[in-house]
Amino acid sequence: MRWSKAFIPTKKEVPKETESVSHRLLLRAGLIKPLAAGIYTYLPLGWRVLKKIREIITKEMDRIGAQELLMPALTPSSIWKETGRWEEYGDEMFRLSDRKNSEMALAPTHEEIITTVIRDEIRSYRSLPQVWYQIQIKYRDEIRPRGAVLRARTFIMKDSYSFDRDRKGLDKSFSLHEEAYRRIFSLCGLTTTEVTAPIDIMGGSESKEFMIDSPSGEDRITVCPNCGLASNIEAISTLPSKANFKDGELEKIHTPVPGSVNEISRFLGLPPTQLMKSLLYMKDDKPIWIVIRGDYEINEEKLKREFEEIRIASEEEVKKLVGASIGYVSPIGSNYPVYADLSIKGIKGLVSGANEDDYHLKGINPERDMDIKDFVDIRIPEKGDLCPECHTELSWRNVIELGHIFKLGTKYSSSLGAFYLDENGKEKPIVMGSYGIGLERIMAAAIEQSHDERGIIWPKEITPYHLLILNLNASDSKGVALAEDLYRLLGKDYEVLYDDRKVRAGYKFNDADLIGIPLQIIIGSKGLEKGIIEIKNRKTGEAEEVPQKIAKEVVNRLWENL
RNA sequence: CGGGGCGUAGCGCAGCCGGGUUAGCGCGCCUGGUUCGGGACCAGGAGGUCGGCGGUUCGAAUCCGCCCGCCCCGACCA
Repeated sequence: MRWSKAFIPTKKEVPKETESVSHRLLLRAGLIKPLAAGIYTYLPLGWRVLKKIREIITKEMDRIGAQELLMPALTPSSIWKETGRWEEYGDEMFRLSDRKNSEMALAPTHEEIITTVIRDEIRSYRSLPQVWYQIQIKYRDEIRPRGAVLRARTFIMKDSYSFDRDRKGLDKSFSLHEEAYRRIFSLCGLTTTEVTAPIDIMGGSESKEFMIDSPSGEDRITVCPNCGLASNIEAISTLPSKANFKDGELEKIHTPVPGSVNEISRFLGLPPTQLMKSLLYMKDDKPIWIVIRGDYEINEEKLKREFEEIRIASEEEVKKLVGASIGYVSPIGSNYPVYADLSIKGIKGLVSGANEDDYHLKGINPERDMDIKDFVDIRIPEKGDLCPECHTELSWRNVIELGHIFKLGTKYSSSLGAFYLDENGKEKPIVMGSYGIGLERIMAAAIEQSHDERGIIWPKEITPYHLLILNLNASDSKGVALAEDLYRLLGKDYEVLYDDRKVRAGYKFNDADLIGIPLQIIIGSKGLEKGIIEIKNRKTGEAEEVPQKIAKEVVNRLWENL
């Protein structure tokens, strides 16, 4: 491709508030163009990258015996109502109606649709297993799109679905996908971390995410430096960091400051860890106590999972039921049931409210002083927490989720009636798995992982072009002749972008570094006289001076070694 | 949904507080010339419903109200 004819709208400036590296570089290098919040056009250069990623994925999916198909993005509401996700998905589903006023949705995912395909067509154990996949645009009305394509409202997803006779079959399909995903990300030039993941709206049992480190990532994972246990923080029950205080007698102390953990801890000169937060909740309209160590916060989701219908008591309720203000209360001397977070277990010498305004109790020994009904895990993990397996302090990383694989089980096959007949003529629900990869996220992650202050440095596997020929002086006829020759010669084996524009050298160098083609072939008048060209490695910045005649051999060698 | 920022030429921004000629600047674009190995320079030129609607006023980019859109943080969610 000649740059003079190509549409590559590079930019010197992008809005200053675009934060993430990939967001800025995707815009500056002319890979994407925003249409609306979270909706992007993929410009020619960006689309070339996505097509490369698509090819890699297709090849690896085919390798594990998956078959490609394509389902419609426009779907009737009836099918979502059968599984309950018409309601469950909420505002995140784009909804519309057709001319007859039938409700429709733009599919955010395709479990329902694919399950109807198999339920109508496959009735025998002899036809299983099956693995089907598609690469297609998904529609999700995200609460807050961000980081350009990192969380978009329309995005390209490879989604595959496995159909097996039993759990054992599912395990096989799942591990085939694990293998395929490992190969895909590695073939895209990326280093991923595999973590256990939460289950949430997809349903099912086991799930695993493929993550890549990035400060722009929205997800956080913990990795144990000792035993290697890796998990999304939403899917792990960590152990609280260690705390040990001197046991003592209960004693009332005057604390004439606001009753927040920070204020009390500063006033008493004690670490927040030594405080016990006492919170009054209403479960089924009856008060219960929840206590947690002062340096932790409650995870409302976990709380709901543990107690179902529960809400925090209002200020007035606390005053009425306990006789003191929020911040000065505790279960000690109160008869309501007490549930303690695991962070409270085994520690003594704590401080909490005295159930009297402006007073606290010190020397609290929870297991001595309170009638604890149960210990529960309801806190948000914090840095410093320990590995539940080997008790080592976990390390925390910010990551981008690139892929997610689920063992769904029979949730969708049962509710949609996808059954098969086994060897004994007995009807059984098909056991399913579902597996997804975000293509744009791979593109963005590659940029996040590989760039410098001058621009993108593409991994060779997904670079939009292999080689960039820079003819520095487009009006020097000797240089043009040489560039044209090389363009033809190298074009036989490589995808070549040829910068033939009549602009100054500096301009070309800057654009070249910005769009990040891994090898730059530089033709300038200086070298022409000596019969040499330069071949520069974008990543290392090293330039090799090469006699024109052996240019191709050197390119071959450098390309191999990239 | 809460908090913050923003919306003025294709892109990036100033002007707005204290309303008043023809709304500026940089980049980009067009024409001509000089330059030519890391985003050149000179001269000339094209390009604007100042996000929208309404109000105040002799007069609104500027003040007031409502709405729309974009970015960032959080909540939320995959």
